[in-house]
Amino acid sequence: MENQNNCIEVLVQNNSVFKTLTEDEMQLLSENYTCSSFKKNEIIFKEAERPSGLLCLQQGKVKIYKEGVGGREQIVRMAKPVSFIGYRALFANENHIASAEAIENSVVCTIHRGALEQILRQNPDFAMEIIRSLANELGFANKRTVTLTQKHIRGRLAESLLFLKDTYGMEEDGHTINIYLSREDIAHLSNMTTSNAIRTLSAFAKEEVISINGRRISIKDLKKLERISDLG
Amino acid sequence: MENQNNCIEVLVQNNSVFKTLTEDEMQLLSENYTCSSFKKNEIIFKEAERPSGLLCLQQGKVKIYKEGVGGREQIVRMAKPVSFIGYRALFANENHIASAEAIENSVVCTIHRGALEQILRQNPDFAMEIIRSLANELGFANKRTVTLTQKHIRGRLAESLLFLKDTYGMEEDGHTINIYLSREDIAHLSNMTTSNAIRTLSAFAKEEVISINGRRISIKDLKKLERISDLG
DNA sequence: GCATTTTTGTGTTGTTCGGCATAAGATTTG
DNA sequence: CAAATCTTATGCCGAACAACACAAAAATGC
Repeated sequence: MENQNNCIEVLVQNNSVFKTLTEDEMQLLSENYTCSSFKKNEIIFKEAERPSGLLCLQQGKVKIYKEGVGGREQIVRMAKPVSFIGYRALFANENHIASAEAIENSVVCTIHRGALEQILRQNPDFAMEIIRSLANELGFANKRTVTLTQKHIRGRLAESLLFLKDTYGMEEDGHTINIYLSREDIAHLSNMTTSNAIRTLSAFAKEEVISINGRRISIKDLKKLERISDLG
Repeated sequence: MENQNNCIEVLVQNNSVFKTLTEDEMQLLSENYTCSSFKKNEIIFKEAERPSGLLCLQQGKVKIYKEGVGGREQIVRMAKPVSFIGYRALFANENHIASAEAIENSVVCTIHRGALEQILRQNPDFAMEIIRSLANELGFANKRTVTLTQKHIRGRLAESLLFLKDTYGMEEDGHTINIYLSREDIAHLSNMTTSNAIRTLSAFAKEEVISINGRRISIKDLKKLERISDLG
């Protein structure tokens, strides 16, 4: 993790949340933020830590995960730029209940508490955006709870692959999912053991639903993958 | 479901969220709400419906659940008075992704969309309360995802009993959980089959961790119940 | 107050999936 | 570039739990 200077432009340009800000608020923001970069596999924050401010992922990819029974990891969210991370704890006035780790080299911008609160209080549009964002994430979490508990392994894995596709999109070739995860991370995302993630990915490849090239996963038969996911 | 007149006083007195409102806002609120009562087992709203306004549970107990694979039910939240229900969908500008059913005869107050938005925009304290509430619920949902997927049956059931105790409290005797659920609902809360809920409750009773009298469940050994929950 | 339906309770069987072992391949490090 | 470590891969076994069947008890409806 090392500091950088300027990323506020990126922040304002790319993320609709900040579109609602006035000139003055932008000025306030630009005087109250810090940018840091994290290498692949570096921890951005850990469970039980106090949130330092509003974190905004500018570049890179980040996994948000919780440690459960016996330290077993469950990924609860995957973040892409430009989006907030760790903001739940901040707004709930709690310590973090999950950890964040960079999947790729990433740039994170921290908006300091005081400035954030001031903007939040004087700009209702911005507050509404935060509300909408939390409400969306809560919907996602509830859907996830049901599918992770009820679907079988094949269904869970298929859903995870579709989720990764929707979150990070495809590469230029139009069918390779634009994120490279270890089998272990895929397992932690899908609530299964690494062995079973490997096994089931191989099965999907044999059935020509996907093709595998190391950590590159390409979707060969989207309809079939969706059917496996829906079936459970 | 039948209409009633006056419950705005209850709403304002008991719920800290509305403490932030000014006289004018109170006035606006009192001109823009409807109260309805629901009998036990009546549906308050269903998955895929459009939210009618901000619902506030005034009296009674309500379960919020999703239907998953093959119609299998998973309870995602239990609501007690005074608290909001169905507000996630409203704020996300989506249709409901869960259904709500009265566990007991209940009174629900609907605050109409327009008035809500107006108050939300002019009162930052109120907006902050909504943000905090959503952030809290999201934290709960994430914790739940991990425990429901990782804990074993005994751990899940123990956790559910502790959760019900924390949510609804005890009766005057100091050890009976103040909600009476069917074994089926307990199962749907704990992600297990009804058979296994019955079996495991019996086991807990035999071990003197709880005692059972029909749907009345009393906690006889809290420490032990917590240990079972923590162990997984 | 009797019949019907729902809820609770218990045993049996079968499937899914985790745990573990082992090994080959890939990547990192000194 | 060799050693060590991490990741991927595959097979086997056993435990956890769902599915099913059936019976008794309780609640509900006419």
